[in-house]
Amino acid sequence: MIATKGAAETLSRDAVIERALALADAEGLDAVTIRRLGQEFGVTPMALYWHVKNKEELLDAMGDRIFAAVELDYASTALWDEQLRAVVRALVQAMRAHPTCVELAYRRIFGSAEGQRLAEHTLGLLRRAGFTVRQTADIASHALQTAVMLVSAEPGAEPGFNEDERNENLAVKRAGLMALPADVFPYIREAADELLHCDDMADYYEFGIDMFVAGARATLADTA
Amino acid sequence: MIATKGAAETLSRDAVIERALALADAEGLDAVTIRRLGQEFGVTPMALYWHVKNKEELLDAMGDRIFAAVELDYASTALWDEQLRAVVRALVQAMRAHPTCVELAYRRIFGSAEGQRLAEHTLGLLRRAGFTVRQTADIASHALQTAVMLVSAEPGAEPGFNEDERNENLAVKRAGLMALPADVFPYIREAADELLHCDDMADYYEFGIDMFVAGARATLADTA
DNA sequence: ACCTGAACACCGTTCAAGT
DNA sequence: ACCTGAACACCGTTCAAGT
Repeated sequence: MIATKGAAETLSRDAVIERALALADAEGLDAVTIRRLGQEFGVTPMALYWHVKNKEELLDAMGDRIFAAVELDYASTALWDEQLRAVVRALVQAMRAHPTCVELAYRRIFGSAEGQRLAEHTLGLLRRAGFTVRQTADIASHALQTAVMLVSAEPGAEPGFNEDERNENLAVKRAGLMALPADVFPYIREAADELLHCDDMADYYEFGIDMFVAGARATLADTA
Repeated sequence: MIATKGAAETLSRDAVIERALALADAEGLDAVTIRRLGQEFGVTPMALYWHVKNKEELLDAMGDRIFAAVELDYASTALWDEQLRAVVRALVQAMRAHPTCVELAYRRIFGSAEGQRLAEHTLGLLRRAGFTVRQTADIASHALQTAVMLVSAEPGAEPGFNEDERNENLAVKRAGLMALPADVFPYIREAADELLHCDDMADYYEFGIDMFVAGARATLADTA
């Protein structure tokens, strides 16, 4: 049972979605079950079906919430590559709030209102930059996928563990890599720490986003 | 029940893993359950536990299989960017054989023998190209993630559906996009076909890989 | 060495019934 | 309008028992 903040919440569609997100954050997406959510609200599992059609619809709604939190200056007049960078930054920022749920968001771009708005904006800025329709579709998809992959690959932060357990987990992985023979795997051993850990998350994300935008810029240069 | 090719296979660790991959290809990863695999072999679910420790170990073994199929010229003397391209190409090729299982492979790089070999190779070529250890770790991770995202985002090819159902599915999605108001969503409507479908898969993958490598190249140029 | 039967603690979901 | 009870068809896994 997740820490109940304040009084026992009353059941409602919004409350269910919010609790589901909190549960995913705390214990992983697998912990989000209809029966468990019933427990959280002190109610029969079947009670949830009044507020939510079924589990799939609940997961979709969770994905929509993530897009709804995207904050982007749609009126920006910056150059196209700066605008593309801003799109990925905004996606990453929204997804980091619920890292275990990125895959849910991924499939809801065209299904959610905010996702549609974001997609339209991104496709537009790419088309006006001079990309073909085909390139535009691919790059826009890659932008979303890049955000998904950066967040879901974020080293550490596995749910369902406290900090001690996470450190223990990391130490085990590190030991596993360092146990490899030094003559055959010098590079893995050299990079072990950097592969498993990252002490500046801001740098991690900026580096990933920079590389993506640089790739897009190079593609445009090659085409023109 | 998946089409039983030839006689009823005898139970063995290898047979279980292979059947699990075939099942995932045909009906998705969710269809892979211990009980279902028991059915496939005409055997009690518990019989599988003799050949496989538990479900997690089975999933890990499936991931290892994917890496084991990676074909790469480890002795290549090409320039670093061409070698990096070859790494992603090889990963994509191996993963396309079992597209629903890419996430299983993803977490097995450092756990499987072939994954370790591939990681060492990739880290080495990046280090010798002049990247820092931090950059090397990030770019190598991105290489794997790029392959994962290209394959898992491959338009169409959702399992558990025959071709008619997939076309129907596509038509529904297309109709959904074309139903958006033309004045607010001109770019989504323009790109609808390209967003949902791709008639040249080779181009799709080459474009994605090119963009990734171009990003890495630009990063090195900026650093130097 | 390899497989089975029974059992346990879980899932999502339906449907009639209660208030 | 909103919730419950009972039931169904699923999961993964353990453990003693069979051959």
